[in-house]
Amino acid sequence: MGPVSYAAAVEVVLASGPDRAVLTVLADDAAPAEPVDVTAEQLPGRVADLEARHSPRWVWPDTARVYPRLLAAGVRVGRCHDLRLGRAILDPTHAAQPHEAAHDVHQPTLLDELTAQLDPVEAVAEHARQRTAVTAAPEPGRLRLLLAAESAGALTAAEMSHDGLPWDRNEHDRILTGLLGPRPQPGRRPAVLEDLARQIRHHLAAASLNPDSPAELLRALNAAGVEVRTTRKWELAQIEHPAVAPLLEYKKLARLLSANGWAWLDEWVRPVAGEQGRFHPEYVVGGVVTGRWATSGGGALQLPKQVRGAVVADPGWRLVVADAAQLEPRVLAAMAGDERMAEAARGADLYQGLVDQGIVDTRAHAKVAMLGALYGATSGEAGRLMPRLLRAYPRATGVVEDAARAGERGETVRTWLGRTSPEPPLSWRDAQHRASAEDAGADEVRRARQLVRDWGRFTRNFVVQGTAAEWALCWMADLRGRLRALGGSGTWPGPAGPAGPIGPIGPHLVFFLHDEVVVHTPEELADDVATAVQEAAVGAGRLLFGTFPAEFPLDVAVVRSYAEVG
DNA sequence: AATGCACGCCAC
DNA sequence: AAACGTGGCGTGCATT
Repeated sequence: MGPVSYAAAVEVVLASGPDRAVLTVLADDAAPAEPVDVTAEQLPGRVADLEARHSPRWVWPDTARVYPRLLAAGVRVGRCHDLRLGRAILDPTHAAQPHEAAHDVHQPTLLDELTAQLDPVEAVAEHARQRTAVTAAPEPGRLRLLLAAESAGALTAAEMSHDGLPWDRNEHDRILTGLLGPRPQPGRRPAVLEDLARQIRHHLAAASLNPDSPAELLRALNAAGVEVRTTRKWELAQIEHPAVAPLLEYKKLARLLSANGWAWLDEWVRPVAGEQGRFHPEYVVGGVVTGRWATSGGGALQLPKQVRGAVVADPGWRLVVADAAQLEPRVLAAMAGDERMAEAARGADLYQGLVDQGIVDTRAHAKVAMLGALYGATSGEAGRLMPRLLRAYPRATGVVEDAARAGERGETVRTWLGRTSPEPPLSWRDAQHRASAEDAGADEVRRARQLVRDWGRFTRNFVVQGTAAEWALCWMADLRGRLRALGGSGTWPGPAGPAGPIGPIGPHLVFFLHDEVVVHTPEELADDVATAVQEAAVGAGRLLFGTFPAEFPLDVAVVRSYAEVG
């Protein structure tokens, strides 16, 4: 078989045959070309060749299964359409779960993993079905953008997982040792924790107390006359007792040790060279109902501020850290077309803007009120302040109030680009049904009302959190393109290379968390990267909201260590 | 010994 | 100060 050559190729469907990968080239205004079989060994080279000559959109069943293999072979692509993610958005109730094929009875072969076991004819047909579904949708343009952004996210996620977050293992050890004392033998408490435990036992007169056991701790506290119902830190913090201070300190440090201690470092940070390592979380694109990413492995969704000092750029490199300021309220103003709230958001600090418009008296109140509106607060300070927003910004708050009412009725809601919220579970409908029966008990009625309010808060937040996730996807996709233009698509020699860190030779994304990105870049390009991050944010705002005057300011920092931020 | 759940805390 | 959305995950403890 000679090299594939199609002047007008725009899309290549990658699927699996009986013992081969199958490439089907779809050219503009032409029937699908004859499928081309390639072996697993040939595939990366063939993909690289087509990518270099045609920059096609790769259409494949599951980026999370296909792309890591290509990345391992040193091959990167510009764009793709992920059929699994596309199906999940277009048909949420019938979407396949990720990695479904992994549960097949037979052992997956390398080719299975490369192509996720979707027959080429079926893959082409599914692709056509998805295109048709988009065209028939009420807002095809928005949906097309969402699918493109989701797939770009899938590429970015795989690349970030592959490249890893730069991690200084010695610095992490210094942080731990400074707070906990030297690394103890396995199964032993570090010295500082042991000392705190001794103090706690002394003050509670409980000689054998294990402070790690909530049940024992609660009993010991009550026996010592401390009237708490739980051992949560906020409840303990209100108590005046000599045991409280060491106990709170113990909880903080015990958490650090168990979540991001030496065991975590051993398990999750892969050594690269010298002190340098890489943390390789797995991002799960679309893993959250709202469209946010989830992660699995190493707790990447919750890297505590305490250990961020261990995130350190390689020598001669920098981290460009950027986060979108008050993203969700800004997204709400834009999707609602609320000019007055957008005006309050004109400056760098939206919350101060609310104060300046006379809605609330302090920035802290503005934040509490706004988050209360987004989350559906009903009590406390947030519940008291939120009505002011209803009066001041009826359009913006109307969007979340309407979403809440729809959820309370058991209806689905949609994000700006068209991601649909899930249906309430059957148990929810059952509860409503039972509560409306004539012989319904008071408990049943109360419980059903509770469930109604809960689901309303979910759909309320869904529209904003989901649209913010869409903005972030577009931001990242735009940024990825700009970084590639700055030289981020080449890689070091690879695993077989003689020395030096393995990874992209130019600026590349290394971390993403809802409204924040980190780029690892050669020092001399850091300013260009900072500019690219800003331009990408402007681009994302335009993509989603066109000419509506919404601003999405960023906090951007060029640093050696993640701890220098915030 | 393996599994599932509740708790509690971290992140945005 | 606590209740007000989305998650991951380690630990203790009960169940199987």
